Amino acid sequence: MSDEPGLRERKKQRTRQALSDTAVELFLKRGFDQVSVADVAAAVEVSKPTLFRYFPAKEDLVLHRIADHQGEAARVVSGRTAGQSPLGALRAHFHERLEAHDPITGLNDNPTVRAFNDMVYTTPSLLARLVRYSGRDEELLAGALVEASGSDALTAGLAAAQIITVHQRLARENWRKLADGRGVGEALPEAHADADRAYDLLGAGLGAEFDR
Amino acid sequence: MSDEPGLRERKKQRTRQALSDTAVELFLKRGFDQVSVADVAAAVEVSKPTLFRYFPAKEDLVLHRIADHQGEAARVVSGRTAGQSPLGALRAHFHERLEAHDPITGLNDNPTVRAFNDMVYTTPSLLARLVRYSGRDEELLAGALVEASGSDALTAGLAAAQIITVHQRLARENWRKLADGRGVGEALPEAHADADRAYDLLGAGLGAEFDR
DNA sequence: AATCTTTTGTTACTCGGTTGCATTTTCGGG
DNA sequence: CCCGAAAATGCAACCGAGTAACAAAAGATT
Repeated sequence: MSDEPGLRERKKQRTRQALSDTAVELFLKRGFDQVSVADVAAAVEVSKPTLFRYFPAKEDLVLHRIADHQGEAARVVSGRTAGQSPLGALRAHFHERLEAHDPITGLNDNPTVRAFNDMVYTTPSLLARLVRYSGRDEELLAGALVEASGSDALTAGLAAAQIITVHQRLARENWRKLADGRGVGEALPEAHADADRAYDLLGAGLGAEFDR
Repeated sequence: MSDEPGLRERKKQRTRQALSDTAVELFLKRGFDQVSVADVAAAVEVSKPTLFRYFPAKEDLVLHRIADHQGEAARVVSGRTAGQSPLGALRAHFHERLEAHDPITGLNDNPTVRAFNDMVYTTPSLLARLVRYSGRDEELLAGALVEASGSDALTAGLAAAQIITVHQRLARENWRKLADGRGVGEALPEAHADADRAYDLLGAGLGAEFDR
């Protein structure tokens, strides 16, 4: 039973891709707020309602790529190797993503990726929408943490919130390094150090610094 | 030099107040999304552009009250009594707010306050806007923490992010307790315990639970 | 009272997003 | 191969948030 996608499904995928690609291209060229959804629809030769049947909001034309990463933290925890702690697995994974120059770490100097990150981090409506995605991410991670360590829901929830928050700060920090004109060669070691600092803090708490 | 506000200024304050009050009243009665800004403007007998001269967005008709609390965490740290740690001051302050049934803690069973919180926590656009306010709060707290403990910007930024995040979770948790039908009498002790748990975790880190 | 400045109302517009309905396109079975 | 159901699209009109331009009104100043 080969389940070929079928013509209809293939066309849909192509339209979806065309919409997202064209949109991002236009947004990067002229700015997110300077391009209307009608412009995007016209460029793809599709009607406005059709565009919204594919993407529920203008922001999603940009963010669905990031949204695809959803649940990554939870998966890392669930899929960690035996004997590894949840926090250890997350730390290791973050270093890996950094080393791979994964765009979501903010550390990638491909011009297009950089422009993309600039756009996301400087456009309020995109940032706002991004937060909603993180909310889901947080829930999933909380679930994985309960599973992994048997802690109560509140503790796991608090931990998940802190971890996701820290990831966001780190990514933003990395983006800022590049935005300030530093090169990846210079920024990467700093980013690793920052990540270690952040995870040390997560693990050992704020007490040593802020409770004496 | 008595600097009386002057008629103009007084009128402006009154209009602003009327807009906010009327808006909240209508929103609570019929739902945030079921009331248009035109409705609010009409009810106050003011034109739509005038409304937007007072509040930059519909959401701010609701949130400006919360926004007025902005920088509270930073102030608590800056204004802590001698010999008190930043974290200790914040913890104590949170318990105080809880005891005072401050609406921002989520724990208040006045029907209007409850309806207000229900609205804020269940309306995505309000939630999104709230996040932006917290962002500012976070920056301010980070600044205060640098001042207070001489830590570097990254550490202070991470700490501030974690603290603000935890406050949000606690408030949301408290709101949920009430939303689930529990009374304040029952929920308050739990809320204190939750807060202690959260601050213990903040101080001592996630290591003990998630790094073994 | 005359004037200057700030605030307001009116009208009209842009843009994101939705709705209803007719039309086209794909799929599936005979 | 054809025909009908189901899905996807287009069209046109609409709603609500927010803004721009400009004229009218009201408070402040001398």
